[in-house]
Amino acid sequence: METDTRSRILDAAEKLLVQHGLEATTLRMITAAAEANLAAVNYHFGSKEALIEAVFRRRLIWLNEQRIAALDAFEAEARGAPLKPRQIVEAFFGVAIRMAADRNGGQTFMRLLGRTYTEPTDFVRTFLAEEYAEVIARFKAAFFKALPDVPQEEFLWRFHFMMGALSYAISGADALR
Amino acid sequence: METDTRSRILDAAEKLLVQHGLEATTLRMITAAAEANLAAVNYHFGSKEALIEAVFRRRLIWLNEQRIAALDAFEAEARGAPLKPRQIVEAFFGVAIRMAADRNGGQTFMRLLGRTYTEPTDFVRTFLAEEYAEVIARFKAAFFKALPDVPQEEFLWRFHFMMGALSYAISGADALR
DNA sequence: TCAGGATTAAAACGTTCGTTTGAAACCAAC
DNA sequence: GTTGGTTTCAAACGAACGTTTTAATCCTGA
Repeated sequence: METDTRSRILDAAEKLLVQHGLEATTLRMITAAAEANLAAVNYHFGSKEALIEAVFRRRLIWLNEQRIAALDAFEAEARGAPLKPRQIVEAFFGVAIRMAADRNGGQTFMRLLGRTYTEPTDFVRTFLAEEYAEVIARFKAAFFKALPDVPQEEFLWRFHFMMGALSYAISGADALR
Repeated sequence: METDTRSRILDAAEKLLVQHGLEATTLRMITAAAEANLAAVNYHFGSKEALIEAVFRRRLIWLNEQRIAALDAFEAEARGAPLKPRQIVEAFFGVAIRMAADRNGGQTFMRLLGRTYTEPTDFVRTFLAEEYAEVIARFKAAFFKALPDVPQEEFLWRFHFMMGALSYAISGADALR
């Protein structure tokens, strides 16, 4: 590896977190895998929690920007008319699925994201809620515009089921091997 | 609580494990919730791992017996003819869904089971594999008989997706609240 | 009644965790 | 070539973990 310590730690943490979970992954495992000193985590990130946040933030921000960009593109094309539900689903999940196919870290990250969805540490839960807030608001509005007869609660459920299916499609792919 | 210490520990562990996960749940949390002494876990179960196994075993054995019984009933009714896929699915998931509706611990356990499916500790993974072996063999055979044209690998995938959907339907129910 | 196994209780054990410390090593700028 | 800020390193910190130990307490059967 020619990359700097900070990036090596992020990459190693990403891999180990999806393998062992948030609590079971120790800083000693991470720094050993990253060929860095134990103290490097606290030097570069401040704490273990801050490191985990950085691991998520690094790719999640980009992912959600892409989702909103995809939605923007569809809405610009529609010129104020409601989108087809199929387009909204594509904007949200298409980007994620394409990221999950990326063998260069994106795949690992999507598995981590899927896993975390069922395994919510307190601070990660609140952190993800913040990070998703804008995306959920945008897609909820788009859905409500496209399907005005579907109650909000029903929408949440459908959304949740799709997230679950996506999670399992991705993170379960290697659970089968 | 009038129940004995052993049962109180099992109940408390079940609740806390689904809340915090396998690694993050400490014996001190469990014994405090069960109003028992810390040493009681090692006295009654031997170790933390053995306690977790006991939590799973208590309900999982019954669950899988019910599934096989349901399959037996359908097969007896069919008199050697292949079952309808719908019946096989009903035998496997119907029992689980009914257990998930049971407000008396079954619901908690099914959430724990769903969560563990994505969060496999080494020893739980091997333990669940043993416990599921017979059930999977029976249902695989029934499916192959009912749908002889579907390849085995394809069957595993379909099974996996259904498990994922079930998991999320159950363990995600309170993630929405 | 009381002896003896079953259970509970308090305290300590060794280990491992995340974090902190202080000195060494590095490295660009003057 | 020396300075000063950045990064690495080895070592140690206190806290919390699962587990063990030893004594106290409970409870049943003779």
